[in-house]
Amino acid sequence: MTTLEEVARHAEVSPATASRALRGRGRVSDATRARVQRAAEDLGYVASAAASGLATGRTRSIGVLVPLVDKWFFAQVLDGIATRLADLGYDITLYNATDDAAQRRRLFETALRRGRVDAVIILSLAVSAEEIAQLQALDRPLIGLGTPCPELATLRVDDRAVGRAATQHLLSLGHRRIAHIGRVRPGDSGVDIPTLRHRGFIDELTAAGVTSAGFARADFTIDGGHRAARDLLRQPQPPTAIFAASDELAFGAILAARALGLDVPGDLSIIGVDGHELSGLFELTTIEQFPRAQGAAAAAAALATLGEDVAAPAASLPFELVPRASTAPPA
Amino acid sequence: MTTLEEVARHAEVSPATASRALRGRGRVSDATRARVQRAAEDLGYVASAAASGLATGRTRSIGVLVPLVDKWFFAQVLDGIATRLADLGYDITLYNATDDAAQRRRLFETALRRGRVDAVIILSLAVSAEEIAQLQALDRPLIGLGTPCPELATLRVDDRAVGRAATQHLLSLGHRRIAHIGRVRPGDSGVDIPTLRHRGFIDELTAAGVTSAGFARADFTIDGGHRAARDLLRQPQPPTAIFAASDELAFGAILAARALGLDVPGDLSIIGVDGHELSGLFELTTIEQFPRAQGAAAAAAALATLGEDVAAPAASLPFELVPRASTAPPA
DNA sequence: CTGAAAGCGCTTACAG
DNA sequence: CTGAAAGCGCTTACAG
Repeated sequence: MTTLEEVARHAEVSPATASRALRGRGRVSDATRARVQRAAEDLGYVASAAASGLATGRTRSIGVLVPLVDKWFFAQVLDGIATRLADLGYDITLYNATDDAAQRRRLFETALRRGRVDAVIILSLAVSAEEIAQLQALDRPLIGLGTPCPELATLRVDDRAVGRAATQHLLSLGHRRIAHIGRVRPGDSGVDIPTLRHRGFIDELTAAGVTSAGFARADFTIDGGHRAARDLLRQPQPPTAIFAASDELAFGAILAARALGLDVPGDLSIIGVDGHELSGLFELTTIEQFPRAQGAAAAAAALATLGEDVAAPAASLPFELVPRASTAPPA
Repeated sequence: MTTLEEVARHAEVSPATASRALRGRGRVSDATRARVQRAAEDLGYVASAAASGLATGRTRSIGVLVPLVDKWFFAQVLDGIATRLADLGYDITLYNATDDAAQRRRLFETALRRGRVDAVIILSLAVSAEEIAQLQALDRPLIGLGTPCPELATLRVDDRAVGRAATQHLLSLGHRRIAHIGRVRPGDSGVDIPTLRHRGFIDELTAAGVTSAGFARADFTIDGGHRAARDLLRQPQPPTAIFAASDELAFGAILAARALGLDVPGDLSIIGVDGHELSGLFELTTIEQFPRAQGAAAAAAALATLGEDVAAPAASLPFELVPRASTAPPA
């Protein structure tokens, strides 16, 4: 790898001047700047990350803490982050937060503390109080994306409004027996996403003077949705519509309905949340939340905090109802 | 952040000795080693990546070059890589290879050359000749995973054998009118995955003395599979079985069959390749290829090349036929 | 076994 | 506008 010193020699200046010319800081005459740039290009010079990191204290890398299980969603988000960062010449260091306690401890106690990143983006991850403290001890900007952590500056969708919008959609189609599949965290202060979606559901039913046709708790997987829907549909007075708190739950609900011989949407309307890549395939009405844009927003927030010339995004992220064939008026 | 100097002061030794004690290199008395380790722990010391990188020339980070579009597959692979690397205290730097020409050039000409990584894993990516040259110029170990590049040491599944196994499965059920959905790269030297799967298909039909019931070229998406299957099924003598070169193609084929009023597997058997996370949901018979294990293998290969005490994996990766309800004897 | 010193490749006040 | 020098925080021959 070429060093700055070689570039300087070729351009017949000191390394100091070469550095200034390349970074565009401090006064350098146009002529020398051009000479240095030419030399750098000819030699294919790129400054060593370690050396300039050590000298400046800046790494030009952003850490992204992800639970790699959330496949489709996080791939989208990551793509959005990567694209936004690449524009400004930042790299991504990926930290995989698993459930394995030992691996996780090493992550928070060691990996993150090597000083490899200028800021950390935390993706939709439940982080313990101790882990939050460890993150804060890094003394670097932290950006949450959909994390249920009041301590973190978090970009989020208004999930209570999402719950309202989904429920409103079913009500406006004429449904009066509406059930919900999701999760509730008791005593939550208004940061847990499933809880907020459930509250929106209740809000809207209450406003419409309609009683809930049931709530089934489920793991946020297709299988979880399947089980929950089956339970709801086997009740004496089954719902005519289900609001599932995620698309995967909704996929499971669709399959459960089919397995019971029910037609969707003839016998049962189903709405999900996410805009999962397969929602089109399932003809699922859903609430799209633009994960790629979310990633770009998180990246922009991180960059803005680092003083880069980037507009900080709004803290509230957009969503949009996408009507498809899985919802219709009740029979 | 605590520095080595502070640790040394606390342990009442020189920074040199502190470094040796912590890294376990060179002679250090047990007593001092213990004192230093104690001090490091008390102070929460972790060596600065930039400083030790600059001093040793090693970053303890592995670059992973991914096409972030391949969602489910690459998430699995990445998880496998991350887990294997975390064991040895290596980090991941993620490089997103998009189709955007400018972004891509910046990636190969600048980002990768900052010297941030000790080795690069290239995931199932078609890389141009010039890009290969740029990778090689990095003078770092390169590990391909399923890349169609003869120039790269690449871990791969024997995809011709995969094609044979899939076809054999259909033949052994009694099918004689078997079609293939996939892609063929003319003149390929035996590295392009779809081409190899197609060759395996031909191999096995030839061995059985059976004529192909058709080949449909398709983009490797659900929609591509849908179109291709529709074309095949509208022929005067439609196939009774389809071997799709990927699970997503197979999902599309299943949907196309259903849309034409055909029963799977009653009227049409379908087999895919991948072990996609949704293959169970579709009851799809497929050839599982264990992407998480592939990631772990790629990581191990990289670490072994870097001299870490890790067994280098076999160059040929395993696969396994998973029979499900989408294949059955012809009616 | 331990320490002083040099060096990794940059950057940036400080002089001039 | 330009250069010499110091420093970023480690590591590692080299002496002792």
